[in-house]
Amino acid sequence: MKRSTLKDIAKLTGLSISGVSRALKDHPDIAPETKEKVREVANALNYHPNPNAQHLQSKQSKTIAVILPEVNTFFFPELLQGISNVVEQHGYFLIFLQSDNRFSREKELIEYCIQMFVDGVLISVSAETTNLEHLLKLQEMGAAVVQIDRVLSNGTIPFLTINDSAASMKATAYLIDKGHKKMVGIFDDARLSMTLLRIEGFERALQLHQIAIEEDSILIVQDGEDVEFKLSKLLDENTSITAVFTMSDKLLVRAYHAINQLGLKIPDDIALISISDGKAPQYLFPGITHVRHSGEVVGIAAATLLFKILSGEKIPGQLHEVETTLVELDSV
Amino acid sequence: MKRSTLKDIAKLTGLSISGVSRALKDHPDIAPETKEKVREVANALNYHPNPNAQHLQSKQSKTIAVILPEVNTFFFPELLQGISNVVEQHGYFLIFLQSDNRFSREKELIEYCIQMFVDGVLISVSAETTNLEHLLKLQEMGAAVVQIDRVLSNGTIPFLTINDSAASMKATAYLIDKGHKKMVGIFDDARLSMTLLRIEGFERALQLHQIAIEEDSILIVQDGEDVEFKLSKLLDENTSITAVFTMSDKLLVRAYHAINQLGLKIPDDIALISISDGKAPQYLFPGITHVRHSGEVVGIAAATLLFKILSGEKIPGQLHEVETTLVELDSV
DNA sequence: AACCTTTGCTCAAACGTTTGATGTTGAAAA
DNA sequence: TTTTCAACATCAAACGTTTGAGCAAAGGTT
Repeated sequence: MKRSTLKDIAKLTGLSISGVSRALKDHPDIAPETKEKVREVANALNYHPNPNAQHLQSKQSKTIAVILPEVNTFFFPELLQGISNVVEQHGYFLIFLQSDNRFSREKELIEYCIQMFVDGVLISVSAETTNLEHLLKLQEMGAAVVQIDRVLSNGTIPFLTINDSAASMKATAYLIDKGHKKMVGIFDDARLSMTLLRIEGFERALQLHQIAIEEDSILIVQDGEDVEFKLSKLLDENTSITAVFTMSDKLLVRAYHAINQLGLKIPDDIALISISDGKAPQYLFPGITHVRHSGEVVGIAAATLLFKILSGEKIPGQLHEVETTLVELDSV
Repeated sequence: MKRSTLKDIAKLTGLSISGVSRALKDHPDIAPETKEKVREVANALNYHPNPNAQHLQSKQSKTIAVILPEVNTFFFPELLQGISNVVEQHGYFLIFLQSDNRFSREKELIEYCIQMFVDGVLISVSAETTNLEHLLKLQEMGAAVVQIDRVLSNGTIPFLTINDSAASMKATAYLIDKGHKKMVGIFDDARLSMTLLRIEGFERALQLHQIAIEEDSILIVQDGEDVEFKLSKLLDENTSITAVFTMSDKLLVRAYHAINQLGLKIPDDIALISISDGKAPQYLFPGITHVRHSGEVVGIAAATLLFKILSGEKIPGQLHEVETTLVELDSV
């Protein structure tokens, strides 16, 4: 089946191409009956306007790109879902790109976006990214840019995350509140500002409640394997520890494993709490109490912010925060 | 920064627009030094061809769409990852759409794809979808279409899944092999052919080993909550059951919960096995033995199949299968 | 010297749409 | 009867690129 164009409709209706165009756009210059006829023919021909031609005219692509380090993680699928909804709601297209956590790839993708004339980009930077020049270039080319979740600040690109430090504090304070005196916090890749903020929140909660921060209060791990090894060792040696805090889902499941492996019971022998998107905590048994960091909410907020920028609103290149909530399940 | 066009380069170099176009495309008609100069100027102006203009010419969009019921599930993120890689490798764009498991939305999205001139569509149909006319229309418009994971057959649209019945059999046979005589299989939404096939595999394994299929051998549930309720009841009443098989990750985590809730120990009191993408089994403790259904592998295979179609290869509208492997962890 | 080839480029049309300017009616107002 | 003005429609240019056809000049062959 060949695709029909305005020309085809024009031929069949005896109108001119521009007449048809206006009729389909409900332009007041066109007589109602004419419009009706045009619409009928258009329908019969299964007409769809060619978006390339339209965008060529209007100089925009009606496209938003999302760049994530990987989708195969706890938080990102939800994030993508939230973004996708808002974007479709605005009648835009979503193109989805993965940087595989590599800076070089991230730069390529940005070039790609520039070529594609994307109107906006939502990006969670790779772990390797340390400067934002590529994003600035994108901005200069007229695209709206918003950073999400993992962010770097340079004062000109708005970014949106949860209040990491507050989330961390909330979780830690809850443990203390429940009577725990000696606990360990497990943290991820220290290259990310997210990690530093979450460590800060953890420490601040301890200080606030006059609990000494010892050498083994904070465990920084490189990859998942590390958690099991280091935590097992720590819990074995230091039996006074009664609670574990993990900064992410990835670490949570590892800690869960380690604890079970040692034959410890949650929450009787040891309490476990995490910052989480809320999925893993439900899967595990017992349900893990967590500070909920909803990917969907962040996605919606980020996309909404982006469309504000697109509509011409001036948005400062600063932090825009999303709320977190404590979800009490059965692990503390 | 304004975006530069061929015209701008033409003005600066004194060449004609077509000359510039050919120079940038390394056309033999253009003198080497001229090409060099054009490239320099293009670089200086930060020139990128306008893809809308290009696609308007070439009548294609270099775009593949993926339509999934939801991404927020175990299998789909991995699937998306696999697809995304192949698509980018071919220099195509990926647009990502969600049907929210609604047939009406799915039809809208297909219309959308038609409008967008997408070259190909990878789709996992919604639970509500019972006919494929919308996909046929898409095919007629010249797009390549491949179904993934959840599929419906009509003989003209190729589809790609694991061999569901074989996977189910593999898991069940493993249980039997390990000495289990009385087991229950838990299955999902019976509207999907996937479910029927997996039930069939389960039953076939039992028959093959002369194990009677009783009324309570098969548990069909509507949603997650159901699993916990029904399974608890069943295990409570029927203590001769020594193993549970679940057809998906979603059911697996529910069953895991129910079993733990009852105070039963895996694998000592009861064995648990599942068809799974391999993530949840690692999170849980002990690790759950499963038949691995890799989203990434399926994604790669599906996208590869799609590009074969795009390159003109004739692909029958039938099943194309992907291998599954049994991963032995500690739950049986 | 007349002819052919090659080299290196330009012209112009085409892709499908949008839109400001312009043209043609017919009917109402002067 | 002439003017005026809606109402409805057409014309033509423009968006940025690609591409077949055409053309001038330089060099090579008889």
